[in-house]
Amino acid sequence: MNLEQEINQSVFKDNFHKAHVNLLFTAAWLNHKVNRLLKPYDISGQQFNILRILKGMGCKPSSLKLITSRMLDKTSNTSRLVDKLIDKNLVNRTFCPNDRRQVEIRITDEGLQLLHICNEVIEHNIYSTMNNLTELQASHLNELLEIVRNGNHFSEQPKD
Amino acid sequence: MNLEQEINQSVFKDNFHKAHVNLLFTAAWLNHKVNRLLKPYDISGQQFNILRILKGMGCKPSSLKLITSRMLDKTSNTSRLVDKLIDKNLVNRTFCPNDRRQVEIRITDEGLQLLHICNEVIEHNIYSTMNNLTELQASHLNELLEIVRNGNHFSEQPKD
DNA sequence: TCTTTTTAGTTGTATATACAATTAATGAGT
DNA sequence: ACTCATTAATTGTATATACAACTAAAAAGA
Repeated sequence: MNLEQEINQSVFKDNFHKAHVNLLFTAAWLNHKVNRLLKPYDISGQQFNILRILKGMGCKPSSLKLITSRMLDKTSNTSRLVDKLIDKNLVNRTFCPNDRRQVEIRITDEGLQLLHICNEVIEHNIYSTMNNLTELQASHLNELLEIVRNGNHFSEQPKD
Repeated sequence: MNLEQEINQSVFKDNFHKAHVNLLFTAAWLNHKVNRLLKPYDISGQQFNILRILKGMGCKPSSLKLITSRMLDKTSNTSRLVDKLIDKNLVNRTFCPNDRRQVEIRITDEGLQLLHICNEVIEHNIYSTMNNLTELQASHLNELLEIVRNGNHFSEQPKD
């Protein structure tokens, strides 16, 4: 189905308007897909994202600040998301000896195990979706998205 | 700032992985921007979207079903979003005489007024963001997004 | 007509999110 | 050392969202 059918709208004002709507719609569609795939494993997309970030740190612990800086939605409620993961025994939290304001968050073996399973599911499904694009198209898409956020001029500062 | 800096990640596995993250990040960035612009007018992006849909109907009333079908996030809680708009006197709801299951929702004058103001703000800010793209780039972006959702073959059925 | 199925909308519940206020520890300036 | 500003994390609150259960009306089928 094309965008017009998906949201039951016959026509857009122009390609810029359509691109805006298309971008939001496609992202929502992907997000929904990820969340649905993760549902059976009882974690949300955001929680999955945190597990991936923690794994990316290897054996080094992460502070909440670090995790937040790497997340797509910087929501200031990383704290509570981590609480959920602790409840499920997927990560653990200790206090940092050097800076007692900070916490040290680490993924547990159980967390690694679950992450491994979820990664397979996600990669299989989402990557095959992104693979509708050719390599060239994917890289072109990346360029266009960065232009949206930063403008077309490399020298220009980001608008936000 | 480029994507790598934004989410503090040095490298992606490949362009497909990056395109996925980039898509979600850019959409979240746009959404956040819209919500922040609408904040002073005390409506959310979703509520704004509903007002636009209602205006698009002209003087014809809309059912909840119709509104939902036109929304980007088909969340099944259109009912409660409309409740909020009614509280703020931006829309009104009557029962449909022909089909007593349905409701008829119409935008009020007050709603039209607010929508007009918000539209100016959004168009000025968001359109100028999308205008970082050239017309050709915008249409190319639209093509690529549709390929992500539907695959590259016109004859193929959508994968979801 | 009577039963069954479908449709439109609402409500319940758990979770997620935005944003601001708060707490506690650290760092800087004097 | 003492005050003030900054930083890291947590908590409160209102709103938003996902998903399922529920109610009531209409449509379909016998």
